[in-house]
Amino acid sequence: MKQFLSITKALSDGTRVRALLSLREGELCLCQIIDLLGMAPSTVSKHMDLLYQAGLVEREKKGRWHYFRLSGRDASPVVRKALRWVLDTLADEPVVKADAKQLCCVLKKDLEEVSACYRGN
Amino acid sequence: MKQFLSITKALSDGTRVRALLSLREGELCLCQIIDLLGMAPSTVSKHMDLLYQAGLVEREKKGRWHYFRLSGRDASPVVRKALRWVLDTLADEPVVKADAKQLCCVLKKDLEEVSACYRGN
DNA sequence: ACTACACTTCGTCAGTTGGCGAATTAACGG
DNA sequence: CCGTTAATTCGCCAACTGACGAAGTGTAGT
Repeated sequence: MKQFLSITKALSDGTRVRALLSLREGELCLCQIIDLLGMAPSTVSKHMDLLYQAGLVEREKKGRWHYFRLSGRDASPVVRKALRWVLDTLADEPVVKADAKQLCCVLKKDLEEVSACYRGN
Repeated sequence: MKQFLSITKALSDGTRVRALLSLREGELCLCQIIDLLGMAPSTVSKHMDLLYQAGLVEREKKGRWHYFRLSGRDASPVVRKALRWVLDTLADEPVVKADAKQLCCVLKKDLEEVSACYRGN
């Protein structure tokens, strides 16, 4: 029940769901998600931590970048079913599509340029 | 997205999830759910309304009793998948099993006796 | 009509949540 | 070792949530 509730709570906020779905095409580092969402680093960091605590995403530290990706084969069945449900349900959602489009721009950027999110761009 | 979030929010509270799962075996009227959960009528009423707004349960008024049951065939695919996920995930959960057992006692009671929940039993 | 009962609505209150900026930690690049 | 950058932690605040009891609504039985 505890695990179940941590998943549903993680999924009960629009911003977190957007962040989660931004990982559909592959891993992203936090600063790219920050850039995509246009929110304060501390806020996004907390959101990603909640998704991580719920087991919905995996994290990997590469140097000073922290990468996130959707949980895969080694995730628990509960998580895998939840992810399938979410991805399946929201694939055609306008906000999600818009984010996917915006994500392309983010990915084209130099990492230096992306990091402008720390200087209030 | 709005519908999705109304579902995840409805599922992000333990009490609501217990109430939802108490309907696995069939419909119950509010006073029976109140008795099962041991909470104030106003509280349970609000919880059930949230589940209803999310589309997870159907309600039917029979005289002065308001019956609830899990949403069925005519529910949207999102809801049906969510329900399958929840039922599948929490079937073996201790709290849920305990509630199922307790529910038998509640069902054996006379409706008059059940309504004692309104007088602080 | 009157009472009893099932439920909802309203107001209140404590606890949680989501947002931010400032300060802190960690890692690379001179 | 020093500055810069990526991320986290902390403290704060407004908004929301879940709980309750009291009061209101509607239906059934007498």
